Amino acid sequence: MRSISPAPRPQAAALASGAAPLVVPDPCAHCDARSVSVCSALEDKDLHRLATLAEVMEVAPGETFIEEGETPEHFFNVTGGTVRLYKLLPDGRRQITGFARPGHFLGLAVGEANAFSAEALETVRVCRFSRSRLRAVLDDFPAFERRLLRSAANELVAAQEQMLLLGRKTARERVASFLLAQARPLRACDPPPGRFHLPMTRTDIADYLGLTIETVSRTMTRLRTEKLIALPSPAEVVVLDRGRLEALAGGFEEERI
Amino acid sequence: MRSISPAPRPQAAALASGAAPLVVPDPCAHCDARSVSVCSALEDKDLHRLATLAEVMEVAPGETFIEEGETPEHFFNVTGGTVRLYKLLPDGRRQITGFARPGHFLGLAVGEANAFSAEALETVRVCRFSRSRLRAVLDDFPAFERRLLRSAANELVAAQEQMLLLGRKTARERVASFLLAQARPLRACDPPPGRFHLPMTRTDIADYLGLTIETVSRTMTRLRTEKLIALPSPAEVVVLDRGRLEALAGGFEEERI
DNA sequence: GCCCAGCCTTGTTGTGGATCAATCGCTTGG
DNA sequence: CCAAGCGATTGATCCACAACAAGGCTGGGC
Repeated sequence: MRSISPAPRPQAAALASGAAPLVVPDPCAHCDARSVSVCSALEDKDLHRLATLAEVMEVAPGETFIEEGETPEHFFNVTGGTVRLYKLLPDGRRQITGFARPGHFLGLAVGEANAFSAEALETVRVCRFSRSRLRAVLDDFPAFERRLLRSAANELVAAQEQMLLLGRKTARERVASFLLAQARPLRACDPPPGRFHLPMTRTDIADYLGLTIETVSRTMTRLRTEKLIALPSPAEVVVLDRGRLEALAGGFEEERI
Repeated sequence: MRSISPAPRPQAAALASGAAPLVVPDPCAHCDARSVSVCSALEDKDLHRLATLAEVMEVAPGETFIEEGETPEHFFNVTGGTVRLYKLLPDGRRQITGFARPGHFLGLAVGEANAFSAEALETVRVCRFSRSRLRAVLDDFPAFERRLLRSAANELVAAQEQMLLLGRKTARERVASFLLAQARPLRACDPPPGRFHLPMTRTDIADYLGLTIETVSRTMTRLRTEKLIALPSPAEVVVLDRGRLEALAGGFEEERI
């Protein structure tokens, strides 16, 4: 990971970079955890003061910037790209607990060890705070703390949904749920795109859904032959029948005909 | 659910009840999400002011006091007993996302609908806040908001651990993990009890671990015949070989002999 | 004491998804 | 142009756990 702002005064670089120093979830009433917009939650002057406490970093694809079990030293806000968060078992079994997109906060946990690893899927931009200063930052910015609480609550809801998926859904239902989640727009106010790109591999999808790559591949193929989706390429998905896909993802019985 | 304090001034009853008006996780450095102590995080005067905004309630076993999909009207703090939190699929499949014990906060989610249902397993005591007043409460008690954030972060860690369990662990590993989690003391500073009581049924355990009751039952029986645990009665568990149980729960290979 | 209803355990059979194994296609580098 | 490497797909087989089935235990009501 290289810092975009290696100068003694990183804030200057951060502000000069042109990129948003911080990306926070949109407070718009219609929006859910996945919707984001830039900086709309905090007042501009607060954001600028906040940015002086942070560094804007860029993470190369495949690079791990949070390691499970290590002592957390930083707190991150994802501002660009997609991050995969995962946990490992000693024999190498992997569970991806989520994909962090812009607006996501990482490293909230208070413990002495990171609960998961974080790895850039694409080139990722993050805004990084020193944990030792986090307390002071929260004290100075109650609005920021409020935002974190809201963000954590939304993540909890997503985690519970994922537990339902992992514990009780069939492979078909899991893949359908996953595709629909990926089809969500960044801003919930926008209509869901009918066609989208998957930034992760089949292995990632399998490790996220608690399946094997073969099952993911077979399931996608079957959804394609059934005309629920189209796959112009392995990473490009077109939703052809959103209704049936949603019914499938929601666990409504099918196969009745 | 009946209110213990049906008088026009519930706070009086709450304070008079003798029970802790609020139970919050212990800030002790060695403690994790499951450890609790009474009121140690907030100053006494804050707690008493907080308590004037809340009602102490008692929930009978089997009673549902949060319904998935409904508009949340209250915010709860569990002060006694165990609560099961779950999500349902339309055909009745159930996933228990967690068991809330004293110190747990419920109803944090900001959305328009509850993400899960909550049902008392035993007689449960909760401290209830009106959601419409929650914002004012948080504004008045920044320490309380901080505590909520910490609590949510701990819950997120637990949720990620559960995703690993549901997505990648075998039935044996799941049951071992579950038993060890149940064996944790309420205060992490205390030593883990060698013997403990399971307040939930096999069906609950199965729905929590993403298994069937038969698999849970068979797995427990096998752990018993292998002398890892003893089962004086179905709901009483004695840990006989914590080391092997921990190795199993952690996913370390076995069956090498 | 007896009956009944839950809950738990144990036995048998079935199956969804894992595992093992090719093969294909695309990309990269020589 | 070919070789190597990686990801995705497809086929064949296997197995851990689900599903179905049958008792057994326990506690509460009468």
